[in-house]
Amino acid sequence: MMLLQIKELAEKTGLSTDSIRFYEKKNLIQPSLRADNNYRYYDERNVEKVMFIKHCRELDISIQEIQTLHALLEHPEQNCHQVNDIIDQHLIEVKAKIKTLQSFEKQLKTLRQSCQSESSIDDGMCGIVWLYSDGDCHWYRC
Amino acid sequence: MMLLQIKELAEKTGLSTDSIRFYEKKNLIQPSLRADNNYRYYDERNVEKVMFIKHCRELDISIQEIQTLHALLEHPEQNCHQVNDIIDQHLIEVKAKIKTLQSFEKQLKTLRQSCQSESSIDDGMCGIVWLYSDGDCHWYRC
DNA sequence: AAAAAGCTTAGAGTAACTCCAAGGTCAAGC
DNA sequence: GCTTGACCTTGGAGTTACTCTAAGCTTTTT
Repeated sequence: MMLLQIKELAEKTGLSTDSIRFYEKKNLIQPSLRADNNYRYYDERNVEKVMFIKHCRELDISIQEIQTLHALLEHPEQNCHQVNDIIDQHLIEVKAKIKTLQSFEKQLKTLRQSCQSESSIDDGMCGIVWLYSDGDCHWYRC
Repeated sequence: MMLLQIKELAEKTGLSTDSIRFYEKKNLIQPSLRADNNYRYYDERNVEKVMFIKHCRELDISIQEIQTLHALLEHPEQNCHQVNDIIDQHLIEVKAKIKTLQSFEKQLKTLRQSCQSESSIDDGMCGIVWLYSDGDCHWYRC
């Protein structure tokens, strides 16, 4: 079985070596071997585990949640309830974030429209002042 | 003119006193008066400035960007170009974030569906394993 | 006068890394 | 055999935008 050094694992998974060491510090992964030279060596299962972590992080699942997931996965006799709870909770958060961002987008677009390049900040046409309060046009006096 | 103490300003703007002091440390606001007792006192313009910062932050505009905006607003003779650049850049980022989150949402929903409460983690029905690779079903062996 | 509420500062803690320094190890080339 | 360069190790500091705590003033209320 081929063992990988940390840089190879990093290249294979698309993470940085720093991230991998960081995840180790957080007890998410352990290299399958620590050689006499103190180098970390990783096997196929390590690759999968790192990919698992990477996917979770890409889904914005926190390290703590991943720790919980790992703990759950170590008790496979349990049903998926708790796993679902984590995912459900996460879905709620993601949905809320999307809503907030869509609102941001709308506001920024309004702001952008009212701030035309042709106008200057002090001629009363610059929309940046709009930020002062929600809706009311409150001009920023420079 | 009524001057506010920091807690009153915090209540009026919906921020914490810590945040206000933090923004001061970042040179975004200065109280209009520092009394002999070393207390901070704020006037109406301070309230507006804090609301400005708050709105920017709600739009996820970073403190550094706000500093830039402030610098621009102090040179009102310039046109809105640079202000627009900041907003445009921000719009791009927000749009990208929305896309990412929508993808998260979709993936989490898939995950959620495949992980039914009735199944248990080790019966091969739990979708958490799905996280291992994009698309391929790679089961997590506990 | 004493207690409660508010103010001050500096410094530590948070998440999830990233970057750096100082030093050890290893493979290749001369 | 030795040097060079690429890799590895650790610990610790830096990042963002705060939040929290401690220790000690000041002011207000009882």
